[in-house]
Amino acid sequence: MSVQPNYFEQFQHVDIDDLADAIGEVLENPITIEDADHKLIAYSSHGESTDPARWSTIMGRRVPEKVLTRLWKEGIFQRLLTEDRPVHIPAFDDVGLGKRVAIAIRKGEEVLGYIWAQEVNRPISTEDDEILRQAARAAVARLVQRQGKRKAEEQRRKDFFWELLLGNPASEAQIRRKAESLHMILPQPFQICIIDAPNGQLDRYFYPFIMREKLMSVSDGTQLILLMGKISPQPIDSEALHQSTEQFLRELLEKWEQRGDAGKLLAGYGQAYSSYQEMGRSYREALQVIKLKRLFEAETAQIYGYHDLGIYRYLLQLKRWSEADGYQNVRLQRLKRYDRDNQSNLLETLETYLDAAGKVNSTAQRLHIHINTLSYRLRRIEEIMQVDLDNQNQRTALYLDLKADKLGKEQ
Amino acid sequence: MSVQPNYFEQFQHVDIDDLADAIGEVLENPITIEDADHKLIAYSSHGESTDPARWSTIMGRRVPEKVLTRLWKEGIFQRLLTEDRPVHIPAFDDVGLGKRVAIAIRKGEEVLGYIWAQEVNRPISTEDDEILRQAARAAVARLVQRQGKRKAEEQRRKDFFWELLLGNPASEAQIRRKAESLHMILPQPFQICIIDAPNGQLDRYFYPFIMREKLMSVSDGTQLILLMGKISPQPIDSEALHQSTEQFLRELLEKWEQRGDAGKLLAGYGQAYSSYQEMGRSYREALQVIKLKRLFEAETAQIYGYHDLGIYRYLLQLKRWSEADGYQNVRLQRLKRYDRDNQSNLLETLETYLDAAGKVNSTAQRLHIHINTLSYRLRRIEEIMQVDLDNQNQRTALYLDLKADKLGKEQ
DNA sequence: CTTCCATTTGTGGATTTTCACAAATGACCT
DNA sequence: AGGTCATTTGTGAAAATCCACAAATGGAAG
Repeated sequence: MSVQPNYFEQFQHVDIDDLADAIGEVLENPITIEDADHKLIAYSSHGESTDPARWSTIMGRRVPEKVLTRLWKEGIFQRLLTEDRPVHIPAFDDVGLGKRVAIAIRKGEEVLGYIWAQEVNRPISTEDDEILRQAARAAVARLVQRQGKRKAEEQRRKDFFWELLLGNPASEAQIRRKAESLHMILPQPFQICIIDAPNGQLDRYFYPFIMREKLMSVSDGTQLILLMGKISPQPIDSEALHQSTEQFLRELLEKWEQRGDAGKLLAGYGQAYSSYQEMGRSYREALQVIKLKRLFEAETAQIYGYHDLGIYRYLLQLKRWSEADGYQNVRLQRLKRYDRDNQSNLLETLETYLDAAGKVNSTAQRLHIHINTLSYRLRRIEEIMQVDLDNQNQRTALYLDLKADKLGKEQ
Repeated sequence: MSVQPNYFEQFQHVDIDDLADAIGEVLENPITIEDADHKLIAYSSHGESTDPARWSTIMGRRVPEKVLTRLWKEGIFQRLLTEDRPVHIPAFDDVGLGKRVAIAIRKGEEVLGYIWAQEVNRPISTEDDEILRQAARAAVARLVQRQGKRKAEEQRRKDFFWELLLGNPASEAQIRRKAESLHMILPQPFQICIIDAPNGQLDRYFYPFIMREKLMSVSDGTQLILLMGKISPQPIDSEALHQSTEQFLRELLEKWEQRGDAGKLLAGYGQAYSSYQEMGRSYREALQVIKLKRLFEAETAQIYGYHDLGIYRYLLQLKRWSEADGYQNVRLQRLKRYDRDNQSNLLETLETYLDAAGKVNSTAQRLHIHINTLSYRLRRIEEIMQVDLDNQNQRTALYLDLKADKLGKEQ
């Protein structure tokens, strides 16, 4: 059975439930229409044959959480959000989800919602794809209308988020009230995460990830700022939050690597706080991480959290102090002079050794030299610098000055 | 042969050379009179029997350097400066010094010069002591006169030194001119060393040391400030200067320990500079060392030079910065909480381990625990703090935060 | 009282580090 | 060419570290 083009156009100005019924009649299967947040908008009323997933969706006026997470995990939503065509979905019996076909309702790039067609009375073939496409097109107008209000509120939410990020003259109670009035559920504890992409198109690319985590987000063009936190029944502690953020970033970066299109993706997050007055602080911390990851690319490659910055949290400041009072590490300069005079590279040896936390084996491996060569060089370094590498104080100061010195060159 | 009291009084207003002759006649031996700086003032003219040391002294109008250093080393001057009686000195043939007796010429506490009586024609016994005592008393007036001019200049030198220490609006050339006009030989390179004694009597105590090194010095009551440097023909480098200062302080502190009278002696020195405009800087650095030695008594016990401060150079500022920022090392706090909750002392274990530069053996010894206990504790620490002690960055940051945290408690 | 659990200490073997000594290399100087 | 010197690599033995497993201890909870 085929349908002439623009068949569903007649439903444009009718109730959206009627549109669902019309699609259902054509495809001879139960239909569900949801918005972008998976809230139920409409469903076809004919026929009782349905699966637990659809049943729960209708009863709860929203797609059940476990079904959603399953679909995210299977990559279904990723496809729906990026592909224009209907997506054919196998059954996932463990979450009560029967076989079905879905298509995103989009206006331009933006996804407004989804149409779900269950395959229960008859299979839905690729020949039906065009029908779903037309149905999606017909649904746009209604969803746009609906979206209008939500968008306005969303904009106000984002403005509020920026307010929290940039300044914080408001009291904790005021913040809570305003959040409530905007239907915004603030997680506790939370942390700010920044994703910095070289090209400007980060919004579209990361949309699936953000959707999946239902994160509050704003973007200033090059940086995407996320409010990380879990709005789960049982509250999680900061440690767990850190780990979940790490996990999130790992997946995101992995995906980015797979694309491998262009440039380096930088990401960082601030510490976890429970008071919303500290959102600005977490934001500034995340910014600091991004800044330091640019300055110490190799050293901070595995670092994303402000609390994991270690000495790099201090280095800029240390460098500034040292410059302000004209301090120079004389020993370091002696070594550098020696390197210059003898075309050697003891500085690199020293740095590698310190980076390796004094493990001679791994140092030698990294430098591709014999272990005895390393030990000889270290002895020379101790002689030239008049330093005792077994003295933790001297060693630490050396490590700091060395890294700070590197910074000078790179700036 | 004995002499009536005040025998030498008649020589009070006569030429000091006549006094020397008179003493020589009474003791039947060659006499030499020197000022506090060992410059020759007078000598008896009878009899040719003398030793190379006296001969050189008369010819050079000053006691030869090698004789002086030998006498300092043997502790002769130390005795002369502290004892009121004549000191009987054995022969030191290797520097051409025959057997002799010497006495300090003093006015109150201050030593103005020395009378030397060689023992060549007849031995000088303790019975002659009174003669020398009287002779010394008779010499005072002449030396005071002589000293008058020198003291005035010395005072102007000290004023100039303070000027250099505290401010430096003058140009290098101006400084040199003024130093020259005050007959002051400025060493190059130099460094400022401060000795801080709890009681006020440091001047007298350290006088021998300062005299020996011929150092420029001023005191502000509790602190003795020294200009360290060698005015040797061939210039020495900063490295050698550091070592000589270390050596100087080691000896001085050892002497102080031996006395063991009261309180702790603090000493520190700034970096070596060649430009006199930087004298203030070296002074401030030395002050900083003293300050930090008070704050980190155990940790900086072996540190005297500013260039050896290591992380302690940063720590105060770092601490202040972190506080201003409201930063807290969450991991450290977790460990402290654990210690509180379980009456354990993992923090001490961690600190000792870090101080020992990660050597398990010496850590276990210092803590008096089995090495496996240590390894177990370290594993627990890594678990509790969620830290990787093999990661140099984390480890260093931990070390810094831990020491800074300690500071907080002590202040 | 027993049981549980964190902690401490002991044992033994694999691995790594440290150190001393020797030989080879190669740059630089005479 | 020969010699000097810093550097690299090799060998081997002693010392230190790491790791897994087991047993003892001792306090807290049931």
